[in-house]
Amino acid sequence: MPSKQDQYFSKTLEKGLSILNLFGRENPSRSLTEISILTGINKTSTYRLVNTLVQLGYLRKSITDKSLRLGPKAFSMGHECFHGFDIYQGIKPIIDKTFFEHHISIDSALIDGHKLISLYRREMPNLVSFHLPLIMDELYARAMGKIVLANVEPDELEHYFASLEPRRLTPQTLVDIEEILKDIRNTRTRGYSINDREYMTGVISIGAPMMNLQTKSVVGAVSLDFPSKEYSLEAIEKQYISVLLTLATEASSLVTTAGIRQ
Amino acid sequence: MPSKQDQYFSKTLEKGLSILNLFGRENPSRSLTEISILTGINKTSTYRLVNTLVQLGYLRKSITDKSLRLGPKAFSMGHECFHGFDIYQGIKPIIDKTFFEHHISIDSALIDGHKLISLYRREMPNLVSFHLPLIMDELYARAMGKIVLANVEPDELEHYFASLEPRRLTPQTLVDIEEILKDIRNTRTRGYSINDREYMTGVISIGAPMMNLQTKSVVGAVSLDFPSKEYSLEAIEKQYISVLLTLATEASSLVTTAGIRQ
DNA sequence: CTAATTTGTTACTATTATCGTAACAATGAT
DNA sequence: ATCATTGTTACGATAATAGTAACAAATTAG
Repeated sequence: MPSKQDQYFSKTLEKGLSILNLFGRENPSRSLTEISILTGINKTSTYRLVNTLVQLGYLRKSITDKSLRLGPKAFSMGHECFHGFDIYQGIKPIIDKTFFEHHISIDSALIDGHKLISLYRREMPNLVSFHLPLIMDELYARAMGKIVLANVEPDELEHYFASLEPRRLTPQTLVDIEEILKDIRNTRTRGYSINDREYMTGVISIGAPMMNLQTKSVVGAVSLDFPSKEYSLEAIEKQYISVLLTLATEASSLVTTAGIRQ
Repeated sequence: MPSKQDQYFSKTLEKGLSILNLFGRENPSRSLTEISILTGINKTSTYRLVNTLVQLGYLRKSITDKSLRLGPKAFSMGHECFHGFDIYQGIKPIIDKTFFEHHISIDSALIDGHKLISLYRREMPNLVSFHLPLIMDELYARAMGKIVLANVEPDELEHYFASLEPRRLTPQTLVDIEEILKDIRNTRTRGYSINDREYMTGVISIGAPMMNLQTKSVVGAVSLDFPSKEYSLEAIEKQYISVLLTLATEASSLVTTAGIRQ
């Protein structure tokens, strides 16, 4: 008895995509049973879906050990999906402009569930070049994450903290939930977020929200990142808050017209 | 193409992916009926699949005109699929090394059906920076395409020419099938391909195959590209053939160990 | 402003694609 | 050689999808 909601949702497609999502830079190769276990899909169905992906060229199978890897089709589709994402194309010039005007490191991200998806980033050579993962969990430890949390609905926030186990990423990382919540409240009244070496040693960041101005909801964030050796937090707040907020305004109007919403 | 009654092939997944593939840099936005027509999937099924993709975040729907665009999930998956492709990661250092050693423009591509998927490319500033599409049809007009055609099985070659309508891309482009075939035969005996301004005005290229050394089959190609103003074909052949062939050998051993096969 | 036309969404059922158990084959480990 | 693991195939039961058709919501034309 397919319920009304299920009627127009394809479980097969969901499963197939969840398989494709198991592959990436960190996990270039996987076995069939591994896929079956990770996705929770029964072995035969996994076999069917994997076989489909192989036939279509999204995956390829080693003849020797039958291990699976991404195929050429996944590569070209990946390229199209990445470069065809209009928000990415739209935010690039905005960030580039600010980057060349002020010579500071800039980052941007979109919310996806309880995660941040890194959108576009420019880095100054003075910053410890950190190879950020594209998808980030630690909202509580980043400027972009904090300003997002400060702007979501109260029940959404509660839901986030319900399943949170903060990890100490640096000596400065806040790991006590109460402390984090206090910081979030301060962030809300302040209007922008501050991350003082809590995510990476030697990096201070300030963050502002990307808002859908129509629905009045957060959809992402932008941040400015500084090496703590060269900049004090006071100096940053004095000099760069207006830059940050201008950037956030521009980004917000972009996502609003693009119709990105939570 | 999947065999007729293949029990271990998921048509639903195939359809869902074919929908996702309609989106890209050239086509950022599409309507439901457009998708239904282009994929040949009936409207209700299209609706179900699109709805699934929207719910999963791969697509997003404009509230105003219901038009569809790529969503954040497609963006992040795209990034992972692109950077998680081991051949891409593997060929990068090989090409970079040759690039920095010889200061020439280099391109690489994989075969996918009757198309070439651009893998990785480095360009010298002296070359008219041409923004190549990732997927290329015109095998007959490119150095990489010619060397591929020169190495495929005869029936495969015939199959390619059966449905070919050559387009004149430059004044030098070969559009007569007989002439193209003659060029292919010459290419085969020569061992490398030559493209004398047939794809872009002002660009001369030489190409060599990426072979799976175990299965003895072509899986792609590499090419060196030169501005015709600065280089004569004779000079290129005298000076760069060995560079090209060395590069092709390295690339071939990469795809062989990776197990890429036709 | 209303009618006509297109586009998107929902209801409903027949069909068949998928699920999942289980047996089998192939590979690897002991 | 035996056992354990992983991948592949068979097949019936069942739930998921296809597809017609009606309906709603936009768009466009008159």
